[in-house]
Formats: sequence, C-alpha cells, structure tokens
Amino acid sequence: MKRLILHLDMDAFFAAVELLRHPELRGRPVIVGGRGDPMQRGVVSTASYEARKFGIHSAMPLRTAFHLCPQAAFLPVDIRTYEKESKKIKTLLKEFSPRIENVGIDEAFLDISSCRQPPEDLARAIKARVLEETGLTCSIGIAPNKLLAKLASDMDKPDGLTILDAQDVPTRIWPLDVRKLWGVGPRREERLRALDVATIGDLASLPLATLVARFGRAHGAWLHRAARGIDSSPLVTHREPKSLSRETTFQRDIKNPALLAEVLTGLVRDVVARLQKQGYHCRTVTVKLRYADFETHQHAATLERTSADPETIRRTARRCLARFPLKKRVRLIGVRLSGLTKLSDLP
DNA sequence: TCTGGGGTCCTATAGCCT
DNA sequence: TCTGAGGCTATAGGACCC
Repeated sequence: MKRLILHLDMDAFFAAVELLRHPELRGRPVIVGGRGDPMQRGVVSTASYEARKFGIHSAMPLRTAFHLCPQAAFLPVDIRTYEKESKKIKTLLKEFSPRIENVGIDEAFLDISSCRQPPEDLARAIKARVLEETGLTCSIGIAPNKLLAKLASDMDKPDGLTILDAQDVPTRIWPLDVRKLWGVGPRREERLRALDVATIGDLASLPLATLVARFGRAHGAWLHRAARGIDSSPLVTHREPKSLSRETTFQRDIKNPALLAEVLTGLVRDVVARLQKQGYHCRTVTVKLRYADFETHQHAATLERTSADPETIRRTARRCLARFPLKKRVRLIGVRLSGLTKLSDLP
C-alpha cells in the first residue's frame, strides 16, 4: 500500500490560544514570550501574524521585539493552558488515525495510508473539527513521507492545505531555501552557503561523498536523501523520556557561590519532583552553567546506582557545581537528569 | 540591550577491555 | 611482550527542533 503521511501544524499556536481569551487583542500584533515583560530577559515564543509583519519571529529577544514593535501586546507564556488545548487537538486527531506521532506541543504526524477518504477531504474534515473544537486554525501537508509532509504544511500558512507527491520534488521543493530542510539550522546553513548551496535544489546537486566529508556520516547521508525528497523514517508513536531538566536564566548575571548553590537546590527539587511523578530513577546528574559571555559548560557525575532521592541528587549536583571556576559572572544555571529507568522496570 | 526553556541526537575523545 | 584493531562507556560540546 502507498504510504501517505499527514502533517498538522497549528498556526501561531501560543498567540492564537491567547487570542481566544483576549479577543479584544484580535487584529493587533501579539507577542507571547518569557514573563510577558519586554524589559526583562526572555525571547519570543510565538508572534502573531500581525507581529511577524514587523520582522518579529520566534527566538528573538523580547527587548529587540519591543524596539521593532512597541505597540504590540506582550503576554507571558502560559504553557499549562496551551497544553490543555494541545491535548484536545491530539485527542481529536486520533479519531482520524490511531497512528499518530506528536512533535512538540503544536504539531503532529498522522499515518493516513489506510484511510478510505480522499486525502483532501480528510484534511478538510480535520481542519473543520480542530476549528470547531478549539476555535483555532491549522495548516496541513500531505505527502508520501514525513519530510515532504512537513515541508508541505509550511507552504501555505496560515490555514493552508498542500498535497505533494514524489514527482513534485523538482518543481515545488528544489526552489525552497535550504534552511527549510529539517536538520539545517543557522550553522549548517552557513556551511552550505560556503559550498554555494542556497536552495534545496543546489543541495541535491552535491555528491554524497562531499556531504559526508563536510557533515559527517549520519548528517551527510540524511542531507543527500532529504534533498531528493527521500525519507523512510517511521512514525514514532510512543517514546520514553531520555532526560529531564530544569534551568533558569538570572535577570542579572551573578557571581555569588552561595546564591548559585541555593538556586541549584531549587532546580533539583523541581526536576526530582517531576522524575518521581513520572515514575523514573536517574543515573547521571549534569549541571550546566552559562557565563555572562554566553560560554556554556557542563559537568556530569554518574551515581553508583540509579536513584530518585532528592538528597542524593542534590549532593551530586553540588559536587558538579563545585568543579566550575567562578571567575566570570553567571547568567544561567541548570540541572539535567539522564540515564532514566522506569521504576516498574527495576529488578 | 542582545541571545528562554525543554528536549533529542550526533561527534569527538579518553580510558578500559579483549 | 608488543602493537593494533575494535567495542564499550562516560564525558563534553555542538547543532538542532518546538
């Protein structure tokens, strides 16, 4: 049977959810990020389409966004509320296909290979149901694999619907900016530009050997296939967490070791609470520090046996912290627990 | 005035073992 | 005994994604 994958991507999700409860902001630029105070440290999580017209985009510092668009409404991230809406959407998607892969809070892949309905009818039905259930719009892409489905959902935003098949790759995919490819971020884009690659078509003209030499075996091979629209990766319908972490950026950079230790203790308490709630033990504790100049380092320690004991983990984290030189001011501190074992799997 | 927070995966290196 | 090839694990850093 021919594989058919649907990718659904909510439109400006966080901003759209905020507009549900602040309808008076409709039509105005809305920026959701950090604590909602553009004078504090934080970045844009989601900008409404009105705000994007001012050049505002995700990951932009809130202060910069404020300079570009001081009249925008700045709102704090309220992840709990977005998760509730997300859950509604994911639940309704399962009515259409039980084979679903969640990608973050506002995206999902559906395997619709065995759906009887024509793909376009199915997509329209899903969009109508999402709107009915949540009042939100989404964009949908349908293609023979995840890679192309994701590119397709991005081609007609917002409230779009794009269906692609393998023959469309030269005409519809090759003209796209190489940055659109999953796995090409700012750094790899730069390295590709150095090879005279601007579009996905340019990338497709490079031999595999060149890509492997430049980007390593795994990524080189991925880029070579992706540029041709080839992707056989399966939907991951269930996954276990690999690590849990908590980190925080100070409003002002600090140097006081006692304060650092105190904040670390709080972060450990939070992350261990989540570890316990989700029913895991961990084996490795990693502490991360980012200095004022943005240089970032981490130190890890492995426990003798897996544990979910706050005191054991706190002591281990403190030992990791003690290994950092504190000559420079610190802007961020974080802790990560990895090597997770499900309690029920323990002997 | 820059640059969050939660994750995943890949790569390089070092030490240890066979 | 020496040398090397691999495999495995722990650690650190980097890139990327939403």
